[in-house]
Amino acid sequence: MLKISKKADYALMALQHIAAAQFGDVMPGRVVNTKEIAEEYNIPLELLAKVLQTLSKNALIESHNGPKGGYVLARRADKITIAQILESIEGPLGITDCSHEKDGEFCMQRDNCNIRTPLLKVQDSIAQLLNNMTLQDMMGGTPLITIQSSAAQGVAR
Amino acid sequence: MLKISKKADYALMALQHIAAAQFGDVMPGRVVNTKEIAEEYNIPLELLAKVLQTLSKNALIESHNGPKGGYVLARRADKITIAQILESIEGPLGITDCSHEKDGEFCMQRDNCNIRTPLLKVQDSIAQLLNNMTLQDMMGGTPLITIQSSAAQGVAR
DNA sequence: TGATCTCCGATCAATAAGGTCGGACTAAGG
DNA sequence: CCTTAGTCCGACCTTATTGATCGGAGATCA
Repeated sequence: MLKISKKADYALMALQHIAAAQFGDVMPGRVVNTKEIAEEYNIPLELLAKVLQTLSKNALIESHNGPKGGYVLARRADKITIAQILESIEGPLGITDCSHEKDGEFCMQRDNCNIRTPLLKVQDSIAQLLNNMTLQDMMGGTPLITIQSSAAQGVAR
Repeated sequence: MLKISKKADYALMALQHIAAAQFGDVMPGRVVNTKEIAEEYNIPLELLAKVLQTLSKNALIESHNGPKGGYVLARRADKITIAQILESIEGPLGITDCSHEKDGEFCMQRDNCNIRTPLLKVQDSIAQLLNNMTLQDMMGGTPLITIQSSAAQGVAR
């Protein structure tokens, strides 16, 4: 449970790879194409392409068309958060269905719902965690930020 | 994304309700049946029954059969964590597919996977959060368990 | 201009979630 | 002791979401 989709997985791998190629030591500024990434990580080519399209549409990467084309990060790796990546692929993150209710739509349990408030607290904690972690943090070596266990402020004792 | 299933939602609502009935002020020790919960929160009766069966099988609640039967918490509300509830319904929680790989099975990307380690860190953080939050913490508003009043604290133990 | 590569839309298949049915068991009440 | 009402329990079906695929159009460089 609480699994993130395969597409999101692929997005993270691809972005990590693009970032490594772009800012790495060997060939900085390199442009990588879909095929290279798909072969490197055994990802279905067409599916990965679709994922990269979405990332491009959401301005996380830039696409260069034609031969010698490929993808490049749209901005620095430490300016791209994990939350932004996941939301680009899977839409706004929400623990429950009632997390982002528009006016007029609400779940059947809304009236007497007894768990809405505490669950929103949990959701905020997770969102905070993902917003504070960037693509840069996923590049090996750099220590990761850790969430404090008292994350459920107001709910937990 | 990162949504928990409706069944897990129902489980949380039901447990909160059972706990409230059991330790509440009005009728402490009350046994509640499936029908009561289903009507209170507009949950499909048969589906809720299935959820409660699972919880019972995982020793979070106890079932009493026959007329005047129903469900009771298997232990105190502050001894039941949110993680335990969710895992009972949806199995072991894991952000990615490779979170709980047994020997012999592994994802195609395993060899060159560049995001496995950081994702496991994220998963640990979420798991820690859910393990530190109990059913008791979800009883919002009026405190339902008033075992340790401020007066008793000074005298006894 | 030709060849190559990427982008884009529509489409199909697999999996998991959501929901439903009938039977088995238990305990109360006559 | 036997009936009967009420409850739990397991297997089944339906629908929605995700994962994966195909074919073509547009753009760039040699």
